[in-house]
Amino acid sequence: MVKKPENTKQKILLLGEKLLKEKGINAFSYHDISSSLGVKNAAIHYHFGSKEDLLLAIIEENRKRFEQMIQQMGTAGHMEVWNGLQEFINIYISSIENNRQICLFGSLGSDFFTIGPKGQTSLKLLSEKILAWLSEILTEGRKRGEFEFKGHARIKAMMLCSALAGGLQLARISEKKDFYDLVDQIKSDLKPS
Amino acid sequence: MVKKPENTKQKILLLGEKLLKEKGINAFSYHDISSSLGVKNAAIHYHFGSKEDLLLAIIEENRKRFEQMIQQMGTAGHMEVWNGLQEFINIYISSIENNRQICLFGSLGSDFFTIGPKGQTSLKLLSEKILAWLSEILTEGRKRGEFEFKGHARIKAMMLCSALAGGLQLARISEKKDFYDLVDQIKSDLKPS
DNA sequence: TTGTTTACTTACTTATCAGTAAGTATATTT
DNA sequence: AAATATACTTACTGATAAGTAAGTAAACAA
Repeated sequence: MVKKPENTKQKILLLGEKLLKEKGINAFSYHDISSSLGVKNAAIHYHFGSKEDLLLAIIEENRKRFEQMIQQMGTAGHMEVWNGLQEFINIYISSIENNRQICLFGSLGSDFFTIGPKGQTSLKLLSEKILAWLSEILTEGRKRGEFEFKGHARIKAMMLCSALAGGLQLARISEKKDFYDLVDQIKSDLKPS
Repeated sequence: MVKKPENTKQKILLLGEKLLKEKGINAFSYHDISSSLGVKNAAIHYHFGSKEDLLLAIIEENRKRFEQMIQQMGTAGHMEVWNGLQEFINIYISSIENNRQICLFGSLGSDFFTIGPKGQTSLKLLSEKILAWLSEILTEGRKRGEFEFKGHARIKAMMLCSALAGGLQLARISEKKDFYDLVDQIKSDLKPS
């Protein structure tokens, strides 16, 4: 047999993430992955012992990607806050452009009570990281007069995440264009009057 | 055997709705319903031929409930717009208080590509009705100077729905209280400055 | 009173699910 | 060259999924 120089583990992980964001953790099967990659079910079990392990790896992958993104942007103190916000929004834009995927929180928030405690905990840790980072740039932006909003930055950050997560879902039901209008509205609401 | 004066069909429908909003359409089974109601799986199939039929009935039930609500409130022209908005928000408050349920759009938006075209269409029709109604009271409220917001009312309506839907999901990951803060933020953002 | 409809149950089917144990070819280490 | 580790496959298991056909008891209509 021919040697496989391909990284099957990474392919499984990325396809799992794609299926998670398209159909949800309970609606895709090992067969969906294995048939698409041309491997057998047992190959997935070899790399990820259980479906929960695969889920944990997907969450971890998203965490890494986020940490990498904010590291490249530097601290809020010396960042163009509008650029920082746009980079964050671009994650959601990529999602909708990539087969109308929804975000990790939207998918796993919906299925939250069907995943194990490990997944719930690591999801919560990631959400705290994201909300903390968003709060920082919102605070910095308001201080500089580039953002305008009422109330606590953390709650406004939650509002952004909620609107973007829900927006991806609603845009599936209505139409793609609605999501772009929503993004414009979100940004418009943040602009100083 | 004793006669059953109970309305099994309605019980199945309501429990199906509850499970849909707690675990999602793909994560609950006929067994979850039948065992909980003390009937057999076939009883569900008797009332609802397939899972898709049950889903359609759940969506229809939500549509009826919404139509009844807006009918009781009367037209936007002679309504207290803040009361109207609060009534709408109360649907979401009830959801989170009722076992941390998410809303219909959040649940079925996530699972949109796993349901049939009939479900997708009837969900779309319902979303259009809700957005149209919300747009109306937003427009009326802004005209009266009771609401203040930028841009088109329909987009602001989408923003409200998205934030509320996403908020219920995010509050599962973080904590219940966050949803109440989010609701206050939403209302605060609508108040004239 | 007989026939029909309603609301189920019993018993089953077929499909699919995640998961596992044992085997195998290849690559790497000693 | 031999031993071991890696990356799988083959072949299977037990559980559970939605769905169905045939039977039954009670209520209702003719």
